[in-house]
Amino acid sequence: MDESNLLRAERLRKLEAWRQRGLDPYPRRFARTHLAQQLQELFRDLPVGADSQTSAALAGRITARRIMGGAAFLDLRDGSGRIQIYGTVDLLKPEEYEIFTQLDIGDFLGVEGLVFRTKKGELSIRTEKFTLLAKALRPLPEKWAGLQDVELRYRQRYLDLIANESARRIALMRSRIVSAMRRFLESEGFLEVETPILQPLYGGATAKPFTTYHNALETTLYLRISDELYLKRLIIGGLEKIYEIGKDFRNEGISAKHNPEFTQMECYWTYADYNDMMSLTERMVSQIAKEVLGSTRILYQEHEIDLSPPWRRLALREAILAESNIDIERCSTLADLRAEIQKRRLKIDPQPTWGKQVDELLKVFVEPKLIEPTFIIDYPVELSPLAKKKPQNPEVVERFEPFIGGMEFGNAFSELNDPIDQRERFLAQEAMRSAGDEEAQILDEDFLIALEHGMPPTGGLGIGIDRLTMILTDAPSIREVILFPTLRPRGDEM
RNA sequence: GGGUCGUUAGCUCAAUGGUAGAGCAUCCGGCUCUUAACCGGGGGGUUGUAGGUUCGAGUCCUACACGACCCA
Repeated sequence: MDESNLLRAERLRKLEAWRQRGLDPYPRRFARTHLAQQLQELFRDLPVGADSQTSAALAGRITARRIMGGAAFLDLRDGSGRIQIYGTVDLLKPEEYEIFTQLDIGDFLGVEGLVFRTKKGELSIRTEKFTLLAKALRPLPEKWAGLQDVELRYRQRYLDLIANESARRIALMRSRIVSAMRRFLESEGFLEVETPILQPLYGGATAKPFTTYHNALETTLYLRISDELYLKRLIIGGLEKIYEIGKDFRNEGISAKHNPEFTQMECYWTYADYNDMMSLTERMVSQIAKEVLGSTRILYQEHEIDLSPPWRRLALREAILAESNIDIERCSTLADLRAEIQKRRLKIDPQPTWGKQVDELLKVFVEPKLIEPTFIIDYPVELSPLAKKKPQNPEVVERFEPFIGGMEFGNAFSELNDPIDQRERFLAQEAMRSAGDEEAQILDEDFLIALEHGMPPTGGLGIGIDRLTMILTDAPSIREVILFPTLRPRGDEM
C-alpha cells in the first residue's frame, strides 16, 4: 500500500476532520424511503422548476460533484439508478454546507429532503439533512473513460462494476439466467439437490482434478470435475427428476472459453432418453432467453441467431464428413485416421488415441461452423464411457452436445445403466490410463455397486452456465461472465 | 508450451534516442440551477522489475513478472 499517496492522505485528513467534529464516518444504518429509480418514475411528469409534495430519504454512492459557491450538486447512485442531490446555503447551516461541499466522489451518503425538478429539468433532492454513511479513502476510476485496463477490471471487479455499465449488465443478466433456469426446471418438476464437491474419487468427465487433503480423515480428496456419478446415485435412490447447479473444477489450461472453476447445471430425468433431453434443452434455453432478453433472437459476436426450437440435429459422423471429408466409420484405427488426415493435408494436431483424434476433428473443423443452435449427436463409445450404446450400432452411443455461436455449451446422454457394461467401460478407461492417458476415467467400485442395485432408464444433461451466459450476453470471453476469473496472483501489493 | 502486442501520475491516454506531458481526479482561490459545470493557480512520476548498449534510454537490446490476443 502506498502510504505516500497524496489522494489517499487527503481523504484520511477529511476522515479525521469528520471525527473531530464528533461525527461517525462509518455509522450503522440509514432508513431509506425511496430508491433513485423509483423517484425518477414517480415524478416523471413533475414540471420543470416545480416542487413536489414529497420528502424522500435516499442513500447511495456519490459519483460526481459540481460545486458552485453557494449551491452544490452531487450525483448519487444506488442499486436502482441515479439521482441528483442539491445542497444550498439557504437550507443548510453554514458549517453543514461547508461539510457538504467537502464530500468526496466515492463516499456513501444518506440524504433527506424535498423532491423537486430544477430549472434545467433535472429531478433532484433539495437536501435538508445529510449523513455520511461511509467514507471512501481511495478515488474511483475516471468518470468519463471508466476503467479500461482489463487486468484491473478482473482483479478489482468492484471498480469495474462501479465504472462500467456493461459489467453491471452482465452480472445482472447472469443472475437472471440462473434464476430463470431454476424456474424452468422447477416448473418441469425437477428437484434441486446438492452433492459433494470434496470427493474421495473424481469422475463423470474427462479431466484432471485438483487434489487436496483432509487433515482429520488423513486422506486425499479431489475437487469434483462433474456432479454426474453422485446424481445418478440419487436416481438409483428413487429421486426421479433432479438437478444441481454448482461449481466444477478442472485442473487444465485457461482460455477465453475455459476457467479452472466453472458453474454447471446437471439434471437427470428417469424414463427419458437423449431425445427427451434435446427437447428439454431447446425449451429451456429458448425460455430463458425469452425471460431474460424478451426474445429468442439474439446477437452473438456479429451473428444473428434464433434460439427457438426445434434445433438442428446432426450426427457427429456426418458433421465431420461434411467439414473434413473424412468418414470416421471407415477409419476404425488411429493409423487409418491419421492416414486420411495426411492425405488431405489437414492442419490438425496429432492425438494419442483414435477417440481423441475424432474429438479434435470435431473441435477444429466442425465446432466453429456451428453458429445456429445445433445438437451434434451419436458419439463414439470410446469418448463416452458413461453413455448407453445405440441398439443398432454398439460403436456409437446416444449422446449429444449442444452448440451455439461456434461454441459447445453442454453434454448429455441416455445414461448407461447396465452395470456389467459400465464395469467394462471403466476397465477400458483404466487400460487407457495405464497407456498414459491422464484424463482417462477411474473405476469407481462404489458407483458400480450402486448401479448393481438397479438404475432406471435415465436421460442426463449438463449445461455450462458460464458459456450459456456468454451466448446470451454476447460476451467474447468467459472472464467477462465470471465476476472473479482465475488469474495468476500478483507478487506485489496494490 | 510457442508467437505477437501491451505495462508511463489514482484513472484514461500522449511523448524522432536529447528538459516526462494532457484530460479527469486531487489541493487552493472565485462562483447560489449545475450536470463531462465553468474560470484562475498549485501539487502529484524509481516510465512493471533487473541488467545492458549509449555522452544521453519511457524510447534500443537481454532476462524476468503480469495481462490480452493468436497458434499448438
